[in-house]
Amino acid sequence: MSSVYEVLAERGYIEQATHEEELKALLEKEQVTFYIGFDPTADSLHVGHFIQVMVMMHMQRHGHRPIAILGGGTAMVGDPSGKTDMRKMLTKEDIENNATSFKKQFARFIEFGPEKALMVNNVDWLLELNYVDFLREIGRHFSVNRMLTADCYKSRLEEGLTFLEFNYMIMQSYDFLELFRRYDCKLQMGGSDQWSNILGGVELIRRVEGAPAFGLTFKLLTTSEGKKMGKTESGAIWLDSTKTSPYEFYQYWRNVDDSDVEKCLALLTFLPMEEVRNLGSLEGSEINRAKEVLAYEVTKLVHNEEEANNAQKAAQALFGAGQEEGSIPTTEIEEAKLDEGMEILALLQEAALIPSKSEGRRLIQQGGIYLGENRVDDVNLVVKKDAFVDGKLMIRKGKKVFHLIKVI
RNA sequence: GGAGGGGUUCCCGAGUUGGCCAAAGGGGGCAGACUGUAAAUCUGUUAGCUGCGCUUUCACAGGUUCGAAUCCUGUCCCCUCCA
Repeated sequence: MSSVYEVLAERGYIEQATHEEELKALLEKEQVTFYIGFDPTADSLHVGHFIQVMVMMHMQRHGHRPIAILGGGTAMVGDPSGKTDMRKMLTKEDIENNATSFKKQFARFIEFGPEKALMVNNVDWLLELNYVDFLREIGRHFSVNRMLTADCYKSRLEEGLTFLEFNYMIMQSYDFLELFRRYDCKLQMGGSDQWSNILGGVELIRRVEGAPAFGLTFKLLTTSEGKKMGKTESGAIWLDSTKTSPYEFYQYWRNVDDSDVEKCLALLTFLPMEEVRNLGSLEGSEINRAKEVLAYEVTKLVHNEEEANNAQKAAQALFGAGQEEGSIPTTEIEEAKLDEGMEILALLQEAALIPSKSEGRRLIQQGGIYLGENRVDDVNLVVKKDAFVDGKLMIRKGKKVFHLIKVI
């Protein structure tokens, strides 16, 4: 089996590594315990986290031991890296709830167990730190001069950076040291925006313990234009199916830019690279096939095979010629509501297709709403029961957003 | 603590001789055309509502005025320089 490092490099995860040759050798020679930190700042992981989870899975498959750190302690401070604004402070309760959700999600991807993988929360050691002791033991190893030159603080030095956030790097560095001491964790990985924070830990361990420690960052998931992926107008793409339905999730990947397909296949699926390259090299409309594979595979990984099938069927039915089936987003309406007829705007709102009636008017005026195959041209249209076939009505918004209304 | 600058609609950023400002311009989003459920391009649109009109917006709370994002007072926050 080829080494993980090569696999990760070939698939395009790796951005930067400390002591590259040494690290490569280490990964081939022994089981390495490594960690990636996740700050529980939301109640679900999103696609950006998923890349990191993929890396953990690759590492685990190659026999290494991942530690997923829930940043319950660090989330109390907030990472300023690359942010222009200060994060709003989360309450302790929120952070705990979020951490619980994260835990459940991790368990779907990584096999935990003393020798397999660990999940720990850094509140366990961060909260009980004594300020003065901490400064004397750890703080003395950090040069403010150096910290200020770190890239991640750049924008914040113009906008304003509080001492609270400035400490984030030190806390994260300390995490690494703590994990090194407790679990012999020698490697920290993270998104490329974490480079400075990771370096801090690597240097701290080398200085305090006189032992080798390593850092490795991977590319952030960005589009070919450098924009962050995994975001839509309605927010992030979540891994939680109640926040982003498997159908929506599938559609997101089905619609990536041509130029991003190969990258996504490499980073977000376990398909052999040969196949990834083949799919990625398809030209013209052929590349739609690659997008289908991408969407299917990622949905299967994140949700499950059944959801992936349902989403795929739904998409093929809606965009192709098939029979309606699979998991099309659906809203149920009580029959009684339709006796009098329902205003189209109210109906759209009920289905959450529009955030406001003004938006709905605009859409209709611009010809963006269809009932079945018919474009709606009257803002005041009243939808009655006769618009439904077998108790169902397909509403389409624009070209790609389908929503089924069912009468109950 | 002192001096100066600033907080504008999703974001950036105009606007401060008071009315013509729901607020220029750009970005982003949405829709239309063209397509391959792509990109690029072009067009329209982008506070809410019981839409020909009304209501709430320009950090917050008051005030002056027929009328304020624009003037005054106080409060909060940010930046720069000084201590």
